[in-house]
Amino acid sequence: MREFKKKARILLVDDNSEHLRGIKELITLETNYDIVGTTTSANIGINLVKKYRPEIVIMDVNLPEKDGLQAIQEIEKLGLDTRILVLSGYDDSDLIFRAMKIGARGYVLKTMSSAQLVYAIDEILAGKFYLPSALSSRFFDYFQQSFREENEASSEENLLTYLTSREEEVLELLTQGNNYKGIAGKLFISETTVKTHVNNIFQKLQVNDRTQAVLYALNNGFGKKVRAKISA
Amino acid sequence: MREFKKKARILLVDDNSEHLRGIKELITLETNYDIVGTTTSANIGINLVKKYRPEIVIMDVNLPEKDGLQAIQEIEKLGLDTRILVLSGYDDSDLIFRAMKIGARGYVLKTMSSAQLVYAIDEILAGKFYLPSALSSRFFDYFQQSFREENEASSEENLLTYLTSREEEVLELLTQGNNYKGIAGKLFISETTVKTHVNNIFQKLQVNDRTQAVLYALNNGFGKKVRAKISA
DNA sequence: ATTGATTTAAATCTTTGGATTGAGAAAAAT
DNA sequence: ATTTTTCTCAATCCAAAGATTTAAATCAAT
Repeated sequence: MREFKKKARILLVDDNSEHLRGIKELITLETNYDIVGTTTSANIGINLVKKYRPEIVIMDVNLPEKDGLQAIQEIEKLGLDTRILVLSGYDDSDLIFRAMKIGARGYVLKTMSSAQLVYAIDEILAGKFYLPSALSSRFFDYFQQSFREENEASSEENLLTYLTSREEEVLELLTQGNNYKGIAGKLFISETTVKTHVNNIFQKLQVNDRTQAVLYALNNGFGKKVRAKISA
Repeated sequence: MREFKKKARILLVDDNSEHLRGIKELITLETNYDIVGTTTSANIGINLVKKYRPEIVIMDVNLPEKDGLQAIQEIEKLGLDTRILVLSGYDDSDLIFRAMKIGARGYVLKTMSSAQLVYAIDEILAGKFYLPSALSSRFFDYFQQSFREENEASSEENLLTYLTSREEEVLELLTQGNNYKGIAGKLFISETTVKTHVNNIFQKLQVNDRTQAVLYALNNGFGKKVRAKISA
């Protein structure tokens, strides 16, 4: 199977040089892929990506000098079609989630079998994403958890529903940082009218000032936008 | 294999009664699971969930009266350990994403093989999540896309980095809707000092008032919190 | 030791924001 | 047809916010 695939170039980044050698050997022996470089430094790794533009980077996430996640983000920022497979010693949900969030195409543990690593590489080369079953479950648990509060909150009574359409327009402009003059200008109404609307908004949202009104709006799904509360 | 599993109870919700019968027959013949009910109505389905508390609900998402997603959300709100497997005619990324977001444990297409449906049920009963490979890729593409803008934005020059630690504390309190007096009280400093800090914050963030400062903070990942911009 | 940044504070002044009352016109609902 | 919302506007009035200047104490760094 694998012998018939086109030669893909792979870059290895891992601070453990022993592990680095092990993986290099594994890939050289068991696959037809090219290892275009190996390094224990995230920064050197980023430069090697720029230089060789490998199809895949296998990246350890706990590196000494620079955080592996940060390195992933910088590689993603280059806008190449280099795909990143995270290799980690930790099956921490938050780590998995953050890695996938910033653009990793897969995440495997260092304790996995060599066959699984090769499978992950093949899947990613085929344009897919790869998470082992256990990590996939962790990811989705975390993913759903991060939306749980939000879903519950939005199911509560939302004071925004009491606003008239005009008041919604005014609030929309408030959430864009406009003052009375700005809103009046944009809606072609007088400043005092805007004041009236804003005061009515305060009443309905049970807040004391524009900042609180804006915060209420943003935290309660105003403008058909929903925001997830996810610790970074 | 399946014959040794404990009998799980399954509820089917699908507006197409032919399809309903087909799946019922499939599950009855090929598995050891119990079909505790079938219905073409989302509302009846929700009531059946309350009554029978099935291990799994297989739910069509395009129902006539009530939106399938809404039905999922209502079932999730019950807080039971009923798991939902979405059955859909559409492999739309947004639909998959939203279904998983609100609590679905799996998503399979109506065009799939019967073996795949049984596999999905088994995986979900085992506490896992199940997305077929193609849908998994769609999900992750959409997932990463929803964070893309945010990552790019936060990789720009972030004016928040110019703030001193004290200014960050003040800004934090501003983002909670406090006025000068409130901030002064919470930080045990005078109101005029708060004004000084706030004015410095305005300078550094290049804004004109507290609302704009708060908006800048929230949109630039202030307070180690990141907010995803995901259309609901 | 001296520079530079940070935190604290006050005084002053201008502008903006917020509360309240009253009221006319138009649109929607009953 | 007539209530009821909604949208509009004005005039106050007071409180809060924002701009500006000046300055002392603390702390970190060279």
